[in-house]
Formats: sequence, C-alpha cells, structure tokens
Amino acid sequence: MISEQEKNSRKFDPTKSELEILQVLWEHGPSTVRFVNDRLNEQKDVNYTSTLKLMQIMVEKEILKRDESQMKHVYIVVEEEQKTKNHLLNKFVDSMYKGSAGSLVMQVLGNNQATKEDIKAIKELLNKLDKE
Amino acid sequence: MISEQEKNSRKFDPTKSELEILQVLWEHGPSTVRFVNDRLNEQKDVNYTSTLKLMQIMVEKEILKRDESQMKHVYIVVEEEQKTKNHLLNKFVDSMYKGSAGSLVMQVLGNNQATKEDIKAIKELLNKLDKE
DNA sequence: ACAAACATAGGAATATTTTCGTACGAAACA
DNA sequence: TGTTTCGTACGAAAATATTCCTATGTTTGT
Repeated sequence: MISEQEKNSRKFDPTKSELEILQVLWEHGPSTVRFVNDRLNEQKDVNYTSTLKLMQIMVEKEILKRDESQMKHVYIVVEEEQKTKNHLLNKFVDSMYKGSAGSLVMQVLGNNQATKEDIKAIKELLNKLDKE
Repeated sequence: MISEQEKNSRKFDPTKSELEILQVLWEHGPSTVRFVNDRLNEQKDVNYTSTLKLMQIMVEKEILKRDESQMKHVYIVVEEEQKTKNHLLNKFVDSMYKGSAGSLVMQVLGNNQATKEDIKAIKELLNKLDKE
C-alpha cells in the first residue's frame, strides 16, 4: 500500500534527467519530443528515443501529460512551474539548511552570488513586505 | 579518460544517501559507522553494513577520510562543510534558476518561507554589504 | 507509387545507486 | 577459555535510472 504522501512526493521528485526535460518545457512551453531532444542536444549527446522514453515515463508518473491529437504528440507540464520549484526548494532547504530558508538566503548574499541588481530587487521586495 | 573537471565534480556530487551521511557528520563531527548508523536509524531503517559500505565508498571517492588507528574507525569529512554546501547551492541555482541567485532569494522571500527573524538578519546583512 | 525521413511503442541492455549476506578477526565478559 | 557481541572487508543482489535497439506505422517529397 502506498500512502498519498508517498504518491505525491514521488510525483514531485523528478530525477536528474527528468529535471533537464522539465527545464526545457518550462522555458519553451508545451513541446514535442523532437524539440526537447534538440534543446538537450545543445548541451549533451542524447539519442532521440532516449528522450522519448523519458518523456513517456514522465507521462506515466503524471509529471507530464500529452496531447495526442496530432501524430507529433505535444507534451505539457502538469504541475505549475512555481509549485514544483517551490517543492524542490523546500526539499533542498530542509536537507541542507535544516529547514531554515533564512540561512540559505544569508549564504547566497554573503557569498557574492547575487549581483547588484539582485540586491536592489531584494531590497525593494523587503520594503514591500514591510508595508503589508 | 576522465578529466580533472569530472573527477572533481564527482567528488562534490554526493548521492542522496551520501548526503544523509554527510549531514550527520556535519552536525556531530568525526564519527564511527555505528554512530552514524544510529543517527540514520532515527529517520529510516537501514542495516549497519549498508551504512558501512556507503562510508567506505565515500572514502574511496575522497569525500571522507578515516582514522584507522583504533579498531572503530573514525570517519572525517574531507571538504569544509561550507565549501560543499556552496557547491551544491550553486548547482541548484544553476539548474533551477538559470544561475540567478537573486531569483532564488526572491522566491524564498516572496513565499513566506523566511521568518521575521530571518528577514531582520537579511536586512542587516544587506546594510553591512552596502557599507563595503 | 516509392523511398527517405520521421514518429511512437516496447523491451532489453547499461549504468548507477543502494542494500545486505557472508566471512572472519578483535573485544568484552561470564 | 568459550561464547557472544561488535568491528571491518568483500562481493553480490536488488532497486533505480538511463540509454538505445528494433519493430512498425505515418508523413513528405520526388
């Protein structure tokens, strides 16, 4: 018996390769396997059918759904990008910073990993949060 | 042939299970397998020899080193905690936020994932950065 | 109509990660 | 001193993740 918890967490636990595919879909929206594979091949060598297989698996896992009305199936991300990213961020923070999002931010800021523009935007956001 | 790059990045690419072990060692300092295994068993079921094996593998990968002068070997993290965390954070930011640390921070702040204290500390840090 | 290019499906081969059984020596202790 | 407990080493099994071969059908262009 699989609990709902497990079922959901599995759904939000893309593997490394799956994440690469998600990134393409997040950036470009619903796409065919061919398109995704072409984007991936800009970074690394991967066979068309490998990408196809992965995307099929992702449909099974309900990470993606697809429009089969055309022969060239169009794959669509099921979960909102932000929701998934949030989940992954939380997991990351939990495991690396004992759940303290603050200390993650401190690390980023203290490490010159944020540009001047970033910092400006962050300050503005903080001000906005103050007013609420 | 394996490039130095790959070799190094592999060193900093702990698997999921390896990360769990690192967390114990980060929190408690140099430890025996028995100790680490006990900590892990507070969270999940895992056999002693499984933990042993993993930690031995981590020594091979030079993620850990160990003091064998006693029968109960003591395992020690090679890389500084911060250095490893930084590396993992960078990888995360790269893959999830196209390398923009700022947008990660924005997401954390915009999502009530930071407490009031966090925000206060962040503001202070920002002020300090300004002065430099 | 035919060949070439392209699409999906399915399963098998690989690679990687994780877990654990077994062997065997050292320490603890009744 | 004998036996139980605890330690390491090694290798294999199991679980996961990744890659790609092959079959088969569709579309495209000549």
